[in-house]
Amino acid sequence: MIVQPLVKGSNAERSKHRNRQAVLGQVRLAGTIGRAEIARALSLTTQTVSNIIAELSEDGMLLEKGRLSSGRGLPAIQYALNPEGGYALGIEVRPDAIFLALLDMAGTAVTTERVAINRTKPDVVIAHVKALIARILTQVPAAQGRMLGAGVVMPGPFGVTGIAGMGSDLTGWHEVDAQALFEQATELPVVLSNDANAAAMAERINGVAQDITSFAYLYFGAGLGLGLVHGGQLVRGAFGNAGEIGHIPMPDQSGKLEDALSRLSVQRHLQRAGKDARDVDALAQLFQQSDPELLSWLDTASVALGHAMAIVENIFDPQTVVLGGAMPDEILDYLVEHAPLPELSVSNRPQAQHPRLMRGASGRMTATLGAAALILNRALSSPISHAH
Amino acid sequence: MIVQPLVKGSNAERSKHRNRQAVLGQVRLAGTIGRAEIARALSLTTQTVSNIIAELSEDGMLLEKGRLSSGRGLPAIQYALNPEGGYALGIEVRPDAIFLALLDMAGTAVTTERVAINRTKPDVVIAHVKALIARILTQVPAAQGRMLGAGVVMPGPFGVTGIAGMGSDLTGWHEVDAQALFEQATELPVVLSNDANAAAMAERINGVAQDITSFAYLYFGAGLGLGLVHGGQLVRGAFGNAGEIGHIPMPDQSGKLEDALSRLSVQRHLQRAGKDARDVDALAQLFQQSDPELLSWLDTASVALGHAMAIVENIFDPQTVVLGGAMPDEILDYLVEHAPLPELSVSNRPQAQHPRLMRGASGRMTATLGAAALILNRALSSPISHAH
DNA sequence: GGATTAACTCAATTTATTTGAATTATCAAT
DNA sequence: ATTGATAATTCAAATAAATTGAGTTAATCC
Repeated sequence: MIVQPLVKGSNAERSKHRNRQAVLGQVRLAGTIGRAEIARALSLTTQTVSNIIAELSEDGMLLEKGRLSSGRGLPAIQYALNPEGGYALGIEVRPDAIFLALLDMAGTAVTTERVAINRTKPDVVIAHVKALIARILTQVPAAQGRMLGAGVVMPGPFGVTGIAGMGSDLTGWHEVDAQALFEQATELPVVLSNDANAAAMAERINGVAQDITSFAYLYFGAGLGLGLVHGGQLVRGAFGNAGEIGHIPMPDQSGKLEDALSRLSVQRHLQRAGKDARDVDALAQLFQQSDPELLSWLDTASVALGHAMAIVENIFDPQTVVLGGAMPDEILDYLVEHAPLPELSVSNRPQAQHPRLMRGASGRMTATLGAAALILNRALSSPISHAH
Repeated sequence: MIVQPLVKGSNAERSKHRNRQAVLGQVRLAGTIGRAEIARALSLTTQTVSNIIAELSEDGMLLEKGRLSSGRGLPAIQYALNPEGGYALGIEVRPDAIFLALLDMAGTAVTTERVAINRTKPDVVIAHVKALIARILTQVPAAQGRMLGAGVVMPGPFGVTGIAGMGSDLTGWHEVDAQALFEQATELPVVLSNDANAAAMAERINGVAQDITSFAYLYFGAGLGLGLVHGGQLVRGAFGNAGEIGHIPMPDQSGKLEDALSRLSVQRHLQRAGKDARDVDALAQLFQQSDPELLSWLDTASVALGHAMAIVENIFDPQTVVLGGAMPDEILDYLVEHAPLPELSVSNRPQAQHPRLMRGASGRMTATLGAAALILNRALSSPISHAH
């Protein structure tokens, strides 16, 4: 058997692919930028960048944005990503529904679709997905032939683990190769991920973490998830199940973190008082009414969030922690403001560039959009490798 | 200002460097291996590998090990790393002493040095280091001109953080650029790191984690450290302070993790009973005598270790967790055996390839050897980048 | 003993980058 | 207004390092 290497070798073709990616990524990072500046940033010659830019423009990935004079010398022709140069599909499969979103190259949601389901068997899901994709492509014909790939979000954990059968798994999907299934159905390259990782990527592509390369994302799903981004790439763990922070015990013996800090937790808490808060809007309303039950939940949730911060900051030393997911903005804001940030933390630095905790994207579609963001990220950057 | 990219561009020269590294890494991974097999593993042609191997042999990095016939066809000439092809220096600076170790390419410690110090001011330390290096080079003249670099381990955290001034910082080093200082003194490329990260790398280069690409290392230093390896590379965090797991609160309100699980903790515990256990040997002796105080400490330490496992496993989903550091083997073994592994964990998988918790290297020099391992790792692999 | 298989080498080719000279457009100084 | 300095860009030639294809060598299989 071949001993699997950690890295593959390189040749001219692979170098070129990498350089194209790097140029695209640099254009995105800068917004608009000229060739010479790209060349300097990437340690390439202007000639090389010129060739690549010519190709990318030819392919419709870039737009000319006129010349920009900055000091002496010939003003540089500015380039920007063409939003319509490529599209990424996001697919989120939940126990009761399927969500789809189509992002353009700029990270803008061009269209979204959803369908309720009552059975999650693979063939049923795949049939729905196929139909929804067809609908999207008739709505956005420009995307035809310009699809970069599909990101798929499903309830984790993946594979057989100690937390299997905890209710988060999708029935019928245990024995199948989900990635292969979706690749066949979509005829696109597929990236599979959990909701927290996807949401984290969304923040990097189009949210508050666009200029942040190392951060953690605390995600309100059914439970509590954690997405880790390091050097601009997701840290997925050996088996793709990194970030199951919800199962960590609380410091006051009251159970695990997600017993106090999750959608399920707030729902249970409100239910005990006879109140129902199934969806985001209902929660937002209760918050607006300063509902005492909700406020009492927020108290314990804040404490739990503080504990989560202590863990995440000290283990990961991120530039910031982003809080988001299936919660109303107001509640996320409240938590961001009221969570007791641990003093004893490597992140408690006097002159920090970013706040230690900030609110990210929220709402029902967060993970779906994030799924598509996984694809955009892949198209615009490759994992670190700065052999100096 | 230039917008800093995450990746640099590639060209023929950088590709070649990368391929040389990849070939060396593959030889190390396999032990002995032929060119064709390397080519298959790295997705290169045999011709390319042939050229690289010729150069590496010329440079004295590889040794021919005869032909190995495996089935039909011309038997492949086997190659292995030449242990004397390159040397890595490990430097550990502690408040009371400086340790140096010289590793050859195979990861074997060729020689070690130590000196006690009573002042930690940079110029004092640097002078000692220079003298020790000179001594090492006269002992191992073969290393002259074949030094790959120096890994330096110092007490963290680096920069100004919320846990500064907790006693772990080295006095006099707050305002200096340690890396530049060591690079100047050693005239070698320098990698700076904390003890836990270095120890983790040592396990990958020459320990129990040689075939493991994603793992966590729990390190007994003064406190409790955590080294994270993902995809064969260290996860250092945004500011290089990832892995300060010791500061995380315990689930039973009894303080932080390292209050129960660290060298300081066991020393304090024994001191209260009037016993002194300054060094590893003393602890080993107490353990052999089944000292009741030590056993009672082990009880609480085991619980703390179980908690640490819950955190690390659920956040990182590693292939395994390695326990090591400045403790006697026997005590590490005891802890590995007695720590209550959390059932509720993504790592609690029925058919795991590796045990969830295993003992790594121990003893006084662990971090010093690890410091050198950082350099070897850098010489033998570059960060992941599998553009498919 | 001949066919088959696989590793390896040599020489020619290909890919993509770099290099160097020439061109163009702007700013700054006279 | 003219001139010189500066910087972006392009064209053509050179270069680095990979791949390709044909040929050689040495093992196993039948």
